[in-house]
Amino acid sequence: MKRSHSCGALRGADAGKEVILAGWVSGRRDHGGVIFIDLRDREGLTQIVFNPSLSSEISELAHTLRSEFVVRIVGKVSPRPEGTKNSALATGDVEVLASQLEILNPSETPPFPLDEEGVNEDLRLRYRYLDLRRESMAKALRARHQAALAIRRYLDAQGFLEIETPILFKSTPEGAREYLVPSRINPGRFYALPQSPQQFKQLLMVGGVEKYFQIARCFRDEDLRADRQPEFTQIDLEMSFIEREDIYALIEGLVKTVWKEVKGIDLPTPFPRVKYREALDLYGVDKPDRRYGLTLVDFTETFRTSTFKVFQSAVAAGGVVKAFNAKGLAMVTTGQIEDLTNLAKSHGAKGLAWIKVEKGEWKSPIVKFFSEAEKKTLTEKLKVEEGDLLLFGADQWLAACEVLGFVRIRCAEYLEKAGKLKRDPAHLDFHWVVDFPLLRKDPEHPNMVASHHPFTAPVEEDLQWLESEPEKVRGQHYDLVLNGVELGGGSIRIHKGELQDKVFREILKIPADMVTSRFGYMIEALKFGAPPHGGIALGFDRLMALLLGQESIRDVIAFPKNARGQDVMSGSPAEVTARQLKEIHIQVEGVSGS
RNA sequence: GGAGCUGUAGCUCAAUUGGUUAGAGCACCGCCCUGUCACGGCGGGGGUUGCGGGUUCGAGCCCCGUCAGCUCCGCCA
Repeated sequence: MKRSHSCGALRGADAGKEVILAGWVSGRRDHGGVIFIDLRDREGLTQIVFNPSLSSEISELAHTLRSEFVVRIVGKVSPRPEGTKNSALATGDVEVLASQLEILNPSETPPFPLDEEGVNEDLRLRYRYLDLRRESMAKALRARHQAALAIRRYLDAQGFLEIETPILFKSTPEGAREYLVPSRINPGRFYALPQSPQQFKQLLMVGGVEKYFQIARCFRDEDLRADRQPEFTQIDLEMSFIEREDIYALIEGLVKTVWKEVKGIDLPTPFPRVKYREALDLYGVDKPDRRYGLTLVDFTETFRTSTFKVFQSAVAAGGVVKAFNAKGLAMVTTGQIEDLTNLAKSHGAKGLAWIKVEKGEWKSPIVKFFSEAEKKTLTEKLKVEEGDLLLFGADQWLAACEVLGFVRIRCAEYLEKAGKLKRDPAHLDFHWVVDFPLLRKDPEHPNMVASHHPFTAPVEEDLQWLESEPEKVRGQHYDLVLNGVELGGGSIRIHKGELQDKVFREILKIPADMVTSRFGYMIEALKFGAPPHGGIALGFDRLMALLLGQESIRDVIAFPKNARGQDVMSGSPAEVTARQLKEIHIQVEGVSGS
C-alpha cells in the first residue's frame, strides 16, 4: 500500500522505524539546506525533514514542493533533537527523515489560506473541496459522523428499525412549498419531494413496524436562512403504543447520548417542560431563549382605566398590556429605538412605547400620560433602576406577546454587543414546549388551520370542545427547544380514521373531494386497525450546529447551498436542454435564455 | 416581496475633510540561507476600488441606479 502510518500516528516510541507517509503539504520551511515540510492528512500533521547530506537529489526535488501538493514520503522516524520538540503537535516529539519523495500530484496555489478562519464564505463554497480540508470543517464532518453513529446505536438498542421511505412522493400542498418532479412517463403529472416522511412513518406504524427511525433527507422550497437549507436532514422516528412521556424519555436519552459521545458532556435530564402559554407570556415566543431574563410582565389591570388611551383602549378591546425591562439599555441610540419600532411595526404593532431611565428621570414621549400609581406599579414589577429601558406592547394577547418577543431578542443582541449580557453557547437550556393549541387562526385562511399538522391528536380531555370552541383544544404536540432554537417537534397522532376524517372535513373544512384525493389513503389506512402512535423529528443539521457552536448549519453540511439556494461550486440550479424539457412535457415561459 | 450590513491585490484589511503615483501583512515569483515549526534576509510582479451613471478642477470616499454575498422580516402544515 502507499502508506504505513497516518500523519497523526507517530510518537517517540516509533523512533527508528522506516515509515511511508502520504498527505498534503501544509507548510514548508526551506532553509536552503535543510527543508522542513508539514505533511498533513485527516489524522494530523507530521514534520518531514529533507537533509541534503542524506540525499541531495531528494532535497533538490523538495525545493519545488508547494502548499497542497500531494506527496508520498519514505523515511526513518527520528526523535527530534533536544530543544526542537513541538508540544503543540501530537507528533511533535518526532520527525521523519525523508529518503524518498514522490510527488503524487502538484497543486495550483490555493485561492485562500487553509490554515486561517475568517475567509469569505462565497469563496469557501466555490472551492468547498478545499474548504473541507480546513480543520474546522474536517472536525465538523467527523463529529457529524460520530453523532449519526451514536444515534443509530442508541435507537437500535431501543429496538428501532431504520427504514427508508420514498424521495419521490406526492404533492400535499398544505404546509411548506414543495419541490416538484415531472414524470416523463406520466405526462402532466408530478412527484413532489417530501418535506418530511410524516405520512410514510405513520403508515409504517399501521404496517406493524412499531418502532421506526430514519436519518432522513427532507426538502422545502422556501427562502433560506442561516439555519434553513432547501434540503436538510431530520432524525425522524415514530413509535406505536406510546404516550407523550415515552417520547420525552426516549429523546432525552438520545440527546444525552449524542452530547456525551461527541462532546463528553453530561446533560442533566429530564428536560424541563414549558407550557406554550407560559412561553408566550414570559418570552413572547414558543421557542424561548431562557439563558437571559428580560421577561415580559403583564400590566393589563394597571392600565384598564388609564388616561393613556393607547393602553386603555387596547385593554377595552379585550387585549393586554405587556412590558419588559431591557436592563441597562438606556444607552440605546435613537437609531436603535427606530430599529426596534420598525421591528414592532413589521409584526403588526402600531408603534413601540418606550421609557428610558436616565439621571433619575423617565424620558419618553408617553410618560406624561402616566399617573403616579401607574409609575409605581411599573417600578415595582419591572424592578426599574437607573439606566434601564422599558418597552411596551398593547394588543390582543398573542400579538402583544409576539411583538415584544421579537423586541426582546433584538434588545438582547444590543445588550450583548455592549457587553452587558451574555448568551453563553456552553449554557445548554434544553426544554420541552408543550400544550400547544391544536388549531390556530390564519389571516390568509377563512377557517382554522392546524398549528402543526393535521395528524396531531387532540388532548383527550379537550376533545369535548373540538366543535364548540376549537381554539381551546390543545394538541398532543411537543417541541424540543435549545437556547431559542427549535431543535425538533412531534406529536401523538390521530390513529382513528373517523376522527382524522372529521378533522379534515369539519374542523379544517377541506373540501371532501380534496380530502379523498390527498389523504384518502391515510384515512383508509387508519381504519384497518392502526395502533395508537406518535413520533418526533429532530433537525440534525441544527443539532450539529448547536453541538459544535456554529452559527450556521452550512458549517456542518459538506456541500450546502448559499442564501439563494445555489451551489456555487457546481453551478446548480442550471438550465437544461430543450430536449430534456420536451421529454418531461415542460414548457418554460418568461425566462430569458431558456 | 421588504429591510439592513458588506463589496479596495489571490486572502485579510488600511487609505485624514473629496486632493499627488491606492498601501500593509500573508500568499505568489526570483535570489540567499543546514534546525525551522507564523523560519529568516534581499529583490520583484500583482489593482476596471463589484458594475453603470452623476456631482466636482479633482471621487475608493459624496449622490442615483444596478449586481453580488450575508443577516433579518414575510414564508417555513
